[in-house]
Amino acid sequence: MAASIIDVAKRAKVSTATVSRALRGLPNVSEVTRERVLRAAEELSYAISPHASSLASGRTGTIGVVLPFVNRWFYSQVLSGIDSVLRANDLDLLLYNLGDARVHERFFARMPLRRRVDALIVLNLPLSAAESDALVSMEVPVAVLGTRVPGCWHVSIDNAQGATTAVRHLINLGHRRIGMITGALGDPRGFTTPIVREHAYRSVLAEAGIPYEPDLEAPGNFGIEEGASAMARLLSLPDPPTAVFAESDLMAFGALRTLTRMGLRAPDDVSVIGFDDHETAELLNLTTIAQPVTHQGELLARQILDALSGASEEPAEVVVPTRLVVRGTTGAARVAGPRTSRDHPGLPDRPEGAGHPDRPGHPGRAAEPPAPRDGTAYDRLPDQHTRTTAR
Amino acid sequence: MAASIIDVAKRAKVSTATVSRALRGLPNVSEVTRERVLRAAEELSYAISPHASSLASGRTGTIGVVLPFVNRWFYSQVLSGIDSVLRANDLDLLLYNLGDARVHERFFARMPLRRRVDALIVLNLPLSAAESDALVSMEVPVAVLGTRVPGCWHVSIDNAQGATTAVRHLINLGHRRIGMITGALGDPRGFTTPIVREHAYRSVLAEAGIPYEPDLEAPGNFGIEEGASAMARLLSLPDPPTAVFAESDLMAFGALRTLTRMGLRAPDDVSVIGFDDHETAELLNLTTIAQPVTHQGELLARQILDALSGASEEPAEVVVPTRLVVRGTTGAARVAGPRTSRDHPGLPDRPEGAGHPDRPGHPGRAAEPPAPRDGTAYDRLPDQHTRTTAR
DNA sequence: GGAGTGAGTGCAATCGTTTACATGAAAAGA
DNA sequence: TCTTTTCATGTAAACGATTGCACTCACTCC
Repeated sequence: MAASIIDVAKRAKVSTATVSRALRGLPNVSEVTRERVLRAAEELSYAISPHASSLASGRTGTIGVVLPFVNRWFYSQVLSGIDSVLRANDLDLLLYNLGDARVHERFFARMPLRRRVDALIVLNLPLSAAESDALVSMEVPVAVLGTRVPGCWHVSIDNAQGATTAVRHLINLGHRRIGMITGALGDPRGFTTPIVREHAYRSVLAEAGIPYEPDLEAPGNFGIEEGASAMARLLSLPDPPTAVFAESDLMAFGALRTLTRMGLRAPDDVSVIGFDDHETAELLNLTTIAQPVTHQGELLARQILDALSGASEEPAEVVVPTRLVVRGTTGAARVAGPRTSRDHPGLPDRPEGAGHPDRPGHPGRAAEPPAPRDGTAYDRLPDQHTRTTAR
Repeated sequence: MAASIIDVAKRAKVSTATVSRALRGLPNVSEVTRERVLRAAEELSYAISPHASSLASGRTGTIGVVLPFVNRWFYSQVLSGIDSVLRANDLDLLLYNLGDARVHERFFARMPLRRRVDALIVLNLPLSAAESDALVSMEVPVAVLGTRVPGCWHVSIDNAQGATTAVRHLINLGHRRIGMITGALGDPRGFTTPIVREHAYRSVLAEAGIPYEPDLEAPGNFGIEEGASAMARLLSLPDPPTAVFAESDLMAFGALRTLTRMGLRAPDDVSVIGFDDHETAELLNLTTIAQPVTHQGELLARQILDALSGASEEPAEVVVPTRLVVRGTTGAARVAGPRTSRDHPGLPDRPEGAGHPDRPGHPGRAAEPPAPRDGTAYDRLPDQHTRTTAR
């Protein structure tokens, strides 16, 4: 049916070995022969059989990407970063979306990517020791986002620092009762990110001399709905928090929705800070901890490129910084009770009912008004902002 | 290194042919032999070489998915639907993210998926005739979302109907000056969806006896920022629209942001309706045209399954319905000028400054309050809601 | 008892490349 | 002129499965 390398060889009157060399641009082929082969291949509209090639060479030209949820903003963003780098280097991307726990188990039980990919990129998966072993036993380079796995390349943000910054921000605004909407803490698979962030939350409280109250932590599982319920739960406490740290923007969105539905406002009644700098965070004017999402994907792919080219022997680790983006949902704490004046000195009192603080007083202006007060949201961090540790 | 089928054959004291048959569950292998082979494979922790298998059998067990932007909500959602079905059928998913026009061209010039996949799923790509031909010339089943391509399987929503419903909704609320924020109309690649929707917009206006004004159309390119700018442009017209149809929720979000920043409100000053029912649409209380996104992905994957199994000869076409979801950003039109009372009879006047219409009057209530008035947002349509056309 | 049936198995060709090694010719060095 | 290098090319053995065909039994049926 389709032309094979033999047909090309015949047409160019050379051996298949020469065709193979010519087509792959290997050095020892004379210019005139190469031309002839190229033309023959063109005329037959020849396309190489990737499988035969892989079988013979042992290389697949394919990178496996394993992640828990393609349809979540964060992962699709990272995926996009990975893709751009792989695509530029002519590598294919085989996607493994783990979804629920059953698929996860099946994946590690059968290792369907074995012999199928040249390298693996694993995003934010909770890995048991056995599972980590299974990964390295594939004997291909593995780059992991979020979790640290011995023998694997590694990219992550400094979760402890990010969470610390978030909680300190609230404390500096005068808040003392600070709630936290946590991620999948209870997940039997044990994602590590929520654990680290929760730990940072406690540490900062302790450091500030604020007693820890378990009731001020509500589980949110990273979704809007769960974030909304978590906020409802926090607000139903006898002594509700005046500020809340949600460890994802989506949960913060849910929290804001609950506030709105209860007739409360951020930051007048409750301050809310998120994590991620989701694409709609600016829209909702949410104060948050930004992380360079796409960039992390690019870094992972570059690590794999390095590993594949043998450029660097030992797996490296890269930690990218987070950044506090102050928008309109966090504000100074008030002394007590809702709707009274604030006690925090040095901050001007905002008139009641002024609505969103970023709404300028020029209704009807034609051009789009300037952006609200806002930390710069970066798309991509320059490389000197990343810290590389050889190990 | 890794065990091959020969090792297994030796250990089980059978031929490689029998191993192959036993492992794949083919019928004519005796139970006792099968057991022996399975045990041998287990003991050697044998894993089949997918490339050798593909080379010999001609099947790859891999489906290619080609889409323009993985990192956009819509596509990642569809992708997730595709993945769930493929995964359940043990098919791998090879992802091709086209991104910019350069990658797009390269893809069609080199057809890197040729011989690499058993079937192709193409999402919402603008295809020239030559490109459609290139797809079918791969001689594998192709399922296309959005665009209709001769000889290919097809899933889409009824864009004309969706857009018609949206514009009629605004007209029925009494609006006469209705703007539209369009998608990538100017894109040289020529996405068809925006064209169809824009056409529907004009038709409905004509039908209602409203003259068409080119200035009331502003290009938005499907992004939040562009949506925001488009809204700014519309509001800078001498006679701005009282209602706006944005053909994606993201653009509607941008539009809402511009309104807020200009001190205006939806629906009091301008009604806004979106398209998609994005995950944050409910959060922002956006009236929109909902489409079953994940479900479309599942349908595409099922079509491919049918095609592969030979269950149905001719490619089928499925059109899934859209649905108007009324939330809080559309309301009755007023006679003239902002901030005056409304002339639309039968609708109660809403007190000035009441804010979001879904905020109940029970601040401080402990449990989460009920959802706002809202058309049911479906996750998945039952099959009888879909219409199949054999061709 | 011979022919026919059918299940279980093995043989060996095949899929389409890559690549170690061999070959031969031309260029370089002595 | 006779080696020695270098360069371009060909030969053929992998790579690791699948599968059409032939074969061997053990049955069943006349």
